[in-house]
Amino acid sequence: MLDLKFIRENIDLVRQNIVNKNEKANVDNILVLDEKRRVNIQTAQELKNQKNIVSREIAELKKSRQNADDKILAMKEVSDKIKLLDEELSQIEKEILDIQIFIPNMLHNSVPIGKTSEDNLVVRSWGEPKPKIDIDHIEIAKQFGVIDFDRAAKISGSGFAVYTGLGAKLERALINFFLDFNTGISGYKEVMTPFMVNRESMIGTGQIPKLEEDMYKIENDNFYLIPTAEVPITNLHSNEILRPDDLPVKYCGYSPCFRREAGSYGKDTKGLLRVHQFNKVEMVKYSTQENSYEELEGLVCDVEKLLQALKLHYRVILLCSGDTSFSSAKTYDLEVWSPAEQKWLEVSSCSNFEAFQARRANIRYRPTHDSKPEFVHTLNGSGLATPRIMVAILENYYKGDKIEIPEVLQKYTNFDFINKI
RNA sequence: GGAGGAUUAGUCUAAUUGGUAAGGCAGCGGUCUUGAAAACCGCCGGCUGCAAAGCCUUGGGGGUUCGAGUCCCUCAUCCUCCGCCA
Repeated sequence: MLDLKFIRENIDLVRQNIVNKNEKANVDNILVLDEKRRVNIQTAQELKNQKNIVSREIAELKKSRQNADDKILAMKEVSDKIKLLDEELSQIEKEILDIQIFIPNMLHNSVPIGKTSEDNLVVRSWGEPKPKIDIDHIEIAKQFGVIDFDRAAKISGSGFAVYTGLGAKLERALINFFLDFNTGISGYKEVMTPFMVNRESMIGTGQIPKLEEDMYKIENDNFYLIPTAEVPITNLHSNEILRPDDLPVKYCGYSPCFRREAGSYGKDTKGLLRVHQFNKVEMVKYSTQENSYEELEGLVCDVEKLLQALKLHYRVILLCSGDTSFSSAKTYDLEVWSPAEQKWLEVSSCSNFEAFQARRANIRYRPTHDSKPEFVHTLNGSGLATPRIMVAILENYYKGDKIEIPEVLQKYTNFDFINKI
């Protein structure tokens, strides 16, 4: 969410930013409502001041057992007026919020302006592409008995996977490797959170209201299944004021991720490429305002270390304005090469949300002991999501009659190759 | 699911049984000191504002009242007990 004062003073920039992001928010009424709001607050405050003064007088009169009937009568009227104004105000503020909550975050000025993924910038790449193979991960998975898509469809539906045998062990090894690496060398604190959250949390990180259609909801109890651990981890410190010495706070946590993928039917539907439930280790940072872009670069490096350890050919992409998500100010995507599909697969998305989420979730810090609280900057990145990494491993480590296990994973799997069944 | 109790600022703890949140600790700044401690002075919930000042704040939301930390309703969380279940 953007600061109302910022919107007021930079309405043209806000409008241009909406266009740049390919969004469709309507901000026309917000300035009128804001003006009404400020007039209302001023009037109400004057009346409240009067009420407070006279109420003290009434208290004095009552203590000395004098009559205060006329003052009480007058205050009854003032109270009614205040009540009316307050009701108006909450209505106005609700209308403002309804607009404000659909306004996307401002882009950082280093983000290239562009419409589609065609306009994204390749920042760097690492490793070399493996030669093309004529078998895709679905067929490999079948031949080696590591994933059972048919039975997953039977018990749940399309867009799910059952990992079986050594495949399940490999999946578990990936999760453990990511967690150990991030909490070790990279210095993140591990958390394991609930996988269902309340509506406030979903609003806090910006999934709701804009992406509401893509979320799974538990109707009976008003919970949402998390689409990423970003939601519970970023909201961990909602309504708190953090100590500046503690920043940057760095968390990482595993969770399954649940996504309806409404509106993406027919796109990347093959096998593991787009599923309704997948495993991911997420990294979240809370930073001071000054350091957040430095922290973003560091976050990308932390993710790159994982891919390098797995010896997977990857590239780092800076998303253009039109491809940058609603809540983000700047996003880098990391993509691994698929020798079967002959294309890049997104495995991580690292974003700086600046104060956008912090303002929604009310997460602040006091820069110095005598200063007012400021909103922290929040960042997050996948480190990493497993399905496409699994695809990349099956394809890149495919040796015809066996699949090798990347060296760093072997101490987790306790086997160093998988044979055909 | 049922019964009872609790929730006050970072933390602890008060507030005439309805009269407008008092203090302790921790923390920060200062005086003093070679340095530190102690002692003393000041700051120490939030919002608007350059400031003066004003407004808001007792877990959240409503209600009664001229006036609510205090009375009523409701929700959340925690504790104790009962029931049910992994």
